[in-house]
Amino acid sequence: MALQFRINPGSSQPIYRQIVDQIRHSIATGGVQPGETLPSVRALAEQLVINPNTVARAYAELARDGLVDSSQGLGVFISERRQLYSLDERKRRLAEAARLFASEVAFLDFTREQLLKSIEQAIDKKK
Amino acid sequence: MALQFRINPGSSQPIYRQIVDQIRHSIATGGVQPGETLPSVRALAEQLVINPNTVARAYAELARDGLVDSSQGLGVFISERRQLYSLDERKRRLAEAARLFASEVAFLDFTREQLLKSIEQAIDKKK
Amino acid sequence: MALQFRINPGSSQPIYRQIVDQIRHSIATGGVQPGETLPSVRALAEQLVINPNTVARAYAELARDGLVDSSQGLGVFISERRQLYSLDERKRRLAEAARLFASEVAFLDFTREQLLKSIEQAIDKKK
Amino acid sequence: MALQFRINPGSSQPIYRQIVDQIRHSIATGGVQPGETLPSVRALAEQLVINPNTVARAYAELARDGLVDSSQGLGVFISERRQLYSLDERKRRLAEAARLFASEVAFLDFTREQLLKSIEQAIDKKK
DNA sequence: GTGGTCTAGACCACT
DNA sequence: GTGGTCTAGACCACC
Repeated sequence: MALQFRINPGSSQPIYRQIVDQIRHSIATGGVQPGETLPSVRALAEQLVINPNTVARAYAELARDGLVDSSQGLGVFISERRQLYSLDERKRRLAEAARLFASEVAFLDFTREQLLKSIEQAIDKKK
Repeated sequence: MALQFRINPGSSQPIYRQIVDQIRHSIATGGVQPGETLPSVRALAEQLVINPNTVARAYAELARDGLVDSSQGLGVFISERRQLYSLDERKRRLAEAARLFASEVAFLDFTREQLLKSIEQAIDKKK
Repeated sequence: MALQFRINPGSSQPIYRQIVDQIRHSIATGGVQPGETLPSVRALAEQLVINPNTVARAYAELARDGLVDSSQGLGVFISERRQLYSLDERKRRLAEAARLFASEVAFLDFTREQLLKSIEQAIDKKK
Repeated sequence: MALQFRINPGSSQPIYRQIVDQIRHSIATGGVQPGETLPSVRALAEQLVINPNTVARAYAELARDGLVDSSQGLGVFISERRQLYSLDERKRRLAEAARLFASEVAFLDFTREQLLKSIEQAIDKKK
């Protein structure tokens, strides 16, 4: 099951961000392969019952990052894989995200094990 | 290393949040102790070359979370530790922070083990 | 009587607090229900002839207490009831509110019974 | 024991306000009688280990409200009792204070009995 | 259109 | 001097 979208309108994360994340994740995990086409803007908008502009916005962000290519009349497809960030940059981003997490939860009085378990659950939910 | 601020105005994270984050970090690591005073609103604003209102906003945020107490004419102080939130609310916040982390790193192509290790390191730095 | 605002600019209570207070009151009395939207920041600011920032501040306060949820582009909504604070914190807040009341009325020369009766009436109005 | 001051520097209420309240209360309950003198500004400041300006400020407020009179070289003394507010005004203030209390605690999930008990305790503490 | 952030600058309350 | 509030007006992100 290549691309299944799950949108949570109540989330603090904007809808277009959720779409971007899910597509990025599918690309990263090989769920979709270079050359495959994405659903059309209008089709996906109808499927998710959201505004087409929101889908277009998500696709534009992916195109900006070089993850998809779009050509008039043909649709949007996954571009050849290229790693956008250097390993150092990726490590830096990971460390920053981890630091932010630790800082957010530092005052919630949970044990190290509880924190790690919550991370595992969050990772698994995205799979 | 008591309180060293580094602000990135171009970041997607608002400036006042960056300040909140760094002070929380200092409290968590014991860099500042209950009873100590923070730099005055105006002094920190001048130091960081930002508007005093932005600093005031950060301090207000910390006060609302019970991390600092402020009194007019005297300044802002690190307050005694106390748990403000219900267990449900703390669980909610933990899950939200974990979700955010997972979404931030989803496309960085790290393994589950690498992600967990980065979290462990970030937690340990606080201890 | 869904949401009627009355602002007293000369009051010792800041305007944003007056707004917070009146919305809390409406929520407590059931005047507004979860899911309902509040007036937009700009609309309410115009209606009350105050600065939009002041309204935004009031809404931010309510959001931090979990009473409303806001999402960009959509507006601000009354959220589902949930208990944010720990029992200790709630006790602390109750004691503080009672202390404030006692200090406000201490010099009004009412008997203990009269004071208690006024509280009873105020509580019952919320029910 | 006519006038015993108890100051809480950590309170959100300013020190000068605490002094004003305690003197007002003593006047209201007959703890001090018209004609009695208050401690001098400097004496009270020394006793409470606070800034003389703070005491002066409190006395100024009481004088403004007509509760004390001060004359150069003689000191500050309790003025002849006169009710500053009409009964209606006092009732209005009481109702307003009660309404504020009810609004503050509406979301803390306490029973009517718990609320009333907290008020009783707060009143008793002031006695 | 919506809310969120930031600046500049003012005024007030408090010590 | 300290923090707290408010205004005016700008720019951004999102739908």
